[in-house]
Amino acid sequence: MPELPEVETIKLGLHRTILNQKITKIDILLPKMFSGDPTVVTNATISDIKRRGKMLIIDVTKDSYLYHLLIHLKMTGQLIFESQTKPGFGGGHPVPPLNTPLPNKSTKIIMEFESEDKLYFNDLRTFGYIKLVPARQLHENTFLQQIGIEPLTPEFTLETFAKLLEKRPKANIKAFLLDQTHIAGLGNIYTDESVFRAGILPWRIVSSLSEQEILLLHGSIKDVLQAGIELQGASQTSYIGVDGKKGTFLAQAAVYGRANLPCLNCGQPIQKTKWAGRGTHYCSNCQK
DNA sequence: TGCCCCCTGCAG
DNA sequence: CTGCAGGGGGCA
Repeated sequence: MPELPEVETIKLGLHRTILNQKITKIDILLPKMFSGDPTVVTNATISDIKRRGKMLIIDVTKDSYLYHLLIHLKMTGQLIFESQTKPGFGGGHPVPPLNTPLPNKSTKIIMEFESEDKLYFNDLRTFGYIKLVPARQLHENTFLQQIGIEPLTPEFTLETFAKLLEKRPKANIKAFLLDQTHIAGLGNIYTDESVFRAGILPWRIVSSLSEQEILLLHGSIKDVLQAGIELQGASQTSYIGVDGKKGTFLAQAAVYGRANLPCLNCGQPIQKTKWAGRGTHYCSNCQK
């Protein structure tokens, strides 16, 4: 699923399309994917769109009360905007790269706006969700409670990163980076890319990292995520933006999805194995 | 900290 | 047909 750069791209897309729009209707086609009182959403207005790690937070205001729509896309969630009037957003026509009009088989929740624009929440594997919570109950959300630092903020300094690592000296670096309670937003793709760029093998034990390696890794995490955002995300299988377009980060990826292909740095074949429960790509020559 | 699980579809 | 896929919750 979408990792930080994909969710950030969607957030920016939603800013351009649904901010300040009034919701007139919500259709929940798969009840398990929505929790909370859906009647609250009707006639509410989108007042802000934010991101925390891989979680999207859409503020909706109704009768001067504030609520949050917590949206997690998990592995295959998509948010696709469709407009009859705004150019470049479908309008009853198939949105590339989809080859069927919306709604399609994966569509699970549909939001309609006063403008007659629509937002489709598609999710093939149905792991994603929308949770509606009143503002005063936001702090009760355990996922948001436990989530770690935002890696693209000024607070994510080298010193902060080093201190986080000190708290889990025995973990391997891949599992550490995937753990959302330490750093928010890294997933399988950007983790593999980050450790590659830093020249570190994914199963290295945290306490074995040198100061120089920590410095390199800190920089590569930020660089990789920033590149992901600039290229509008990584479209391995199902990720698309609000405009229906794929991201192009994977064309630039050094290891992810490149098993058996020559390393861009040294030419040796990229290896793929399983680590921390996930497919893990690396170069046994460039990473130590 | 490491598995199994939630699902569906597609590559090998 | 089996295994695998951008996640993460729940369970030893």
